[in-house]
Amino acid sequence: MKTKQTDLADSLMERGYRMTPQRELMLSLLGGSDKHLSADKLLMGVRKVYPRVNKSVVYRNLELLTELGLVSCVDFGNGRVEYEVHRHPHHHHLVCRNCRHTIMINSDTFAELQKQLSDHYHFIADMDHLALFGLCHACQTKAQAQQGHHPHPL
Amino acid sequence: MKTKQTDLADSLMERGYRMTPQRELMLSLLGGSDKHLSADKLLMGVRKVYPRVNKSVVYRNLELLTELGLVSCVDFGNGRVEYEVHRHPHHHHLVCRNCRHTIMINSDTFAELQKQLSDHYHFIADMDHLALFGLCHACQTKAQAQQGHHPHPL
DNA sequence: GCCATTAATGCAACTAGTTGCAAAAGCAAC
DNA sequence: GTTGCTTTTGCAACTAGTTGCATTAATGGC
Ligand SMILES: [Mn+2]
Ligand SMILES: [Mn+2]
Ligand SMILES: [Zn+2]
Ligand SMILES: [Zn+2]
Repeated sequence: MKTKQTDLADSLMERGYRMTPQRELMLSLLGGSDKHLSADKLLMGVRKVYPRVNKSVVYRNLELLTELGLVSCVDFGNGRVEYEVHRHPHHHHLVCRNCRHTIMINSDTFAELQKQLSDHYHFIADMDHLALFGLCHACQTKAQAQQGHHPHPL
Repeated sequence: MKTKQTDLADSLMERGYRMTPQRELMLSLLGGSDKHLSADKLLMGVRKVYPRVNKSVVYRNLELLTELGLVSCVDFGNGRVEYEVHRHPHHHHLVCRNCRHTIMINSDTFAELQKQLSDHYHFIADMDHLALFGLCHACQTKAQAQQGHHPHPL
């Protein structure tokens, strides 16, 4: 089921927000992309149609759309936050801190943790779109092979 | 067991790094604090002793100490990253996105997830010091009470 | 203690993101 | 379509954090 533009406009209006050309275009660009988009890339895309749009508008609208659950963001540690439309089912990303390789995973893996946090701490964790850092399989192997070279491994 | 200053110096030297007065003071300030410290607070602390120290030094040393596993950082979404010395056992933080209340939790809660990621994806996730966002118990109750006011809840 | 090597520092210029405010524009009522 | 109210925008100034580069200083060998 595809979310139509008018649904999104309604979703904003119902909450007292307005559908502006800038917002409509941002949602369209995000919805039409199969990759994450940075605020800067999005701004460049928006400016192809409306050249005078300011970056503060892009940032403020991304914040709003994220609050409303229409968009989700993630920080891969590359110096800029990345955004995408919030589709179902949710997914997360595993990021290798050594080679930067990423693995996309289904959010089901987090269900048990979510339950534990709810049971033990009465806390409902947002597990919509996380980035977890660590070592991928290839880099674990590399690290093991290198162990002999370090006189005092941690 | 308390980590002594000389141990930290050794830990740097073994890897080809040098123990400088700036680093020594940063580690001492971090080690002497029972709270998280921002880069800015740390810079102010360092400047009480060495007034000409530049912020780039603080940021670069925090990056190095984090890479070496001596310090860990966390982003609570307050516009500045917070740092603390890396003590055992590890802990994480649950942050309410509504009231900003935080709960500190033991990292054991994450052991099962870690195993699943390792088994299914051969990925060793760094679960040293995470911040998870969500809704605390009080804010869940508040949100439920408000449901009647929203004609179209999400 | 002195020298050579190389890591670390201070500085200035930069990028990503935020904020206050006046002007513009969306929406509802008429 | 006009009016009025409120949200949103564009802009400029700001904060947090990063980077390149010339200078300084920590370390090891003598
Ligand atoms: Mn994603
Ligand atoms: Mn902590
Ligand atoms: Zn890797
Ligand atoms: Zn709360």
